Amino acid sequence: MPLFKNPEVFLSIKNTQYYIVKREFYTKNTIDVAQKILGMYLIRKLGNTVLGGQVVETEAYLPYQDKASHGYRGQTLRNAVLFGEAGYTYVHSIHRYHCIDIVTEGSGKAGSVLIRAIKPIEGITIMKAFRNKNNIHELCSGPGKLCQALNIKKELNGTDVTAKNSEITIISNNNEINPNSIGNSARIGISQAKNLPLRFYLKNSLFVSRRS
DNA sequence: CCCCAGATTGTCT
DNA sequence: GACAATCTGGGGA
Repeated sequence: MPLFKNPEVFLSIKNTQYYIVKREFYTKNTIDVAQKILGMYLIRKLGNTVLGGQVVETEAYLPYQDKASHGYRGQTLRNAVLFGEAGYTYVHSIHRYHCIDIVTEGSGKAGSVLIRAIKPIEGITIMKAFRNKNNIHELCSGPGKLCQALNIKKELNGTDVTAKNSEITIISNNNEINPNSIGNSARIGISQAKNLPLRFYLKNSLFVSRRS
């Protein structure tokens, strides 16, 4: 049975076990957000259909001192949303793909959490079509892959994930992940600050971008 | 304008 | 594990 049969169920805050995560959650320490968002659900509304899955892998990009952060050299046209309020998407392109972050901390600090992988749950058939792949483990096991599976492009940069009518939201059922089941490593694919242990993932998940 | 690096992925060895 | 494909934003001239 689908977890999210009717979009309005989880988009209505008051009467469901799943609720849209509030802005307050994101307006905090980026490393905490990167860990606590694990186990929550990234939801993409596409007309009447719903795509989404459980967040199983993230990376923290820190304010001020993080040379790997896109905000490190200051605000530009591309990264402007990073310098705004928390709880908005930062969608950017890299090579042929896109990546999606959620802005954290306070305005002007440019903290964010990169969503690196989700476990596909809803709209799997459609995600397979967007990805042109049939193997469920190849759908969302990487930042570029999941954006392709969810049809997330730069037009969705700056989306408020805390607003119920947004095309991208994050919902939770309040089940906290046991800290013991969270793995930690250096971030992947960067050339600066490559030793900082700012990648977080669910140890037992088969849907992360890399299994070690 | 031109140049180039980059938070990637798919394919091949 | 290595590497090509591919493209956009930003910095320098």
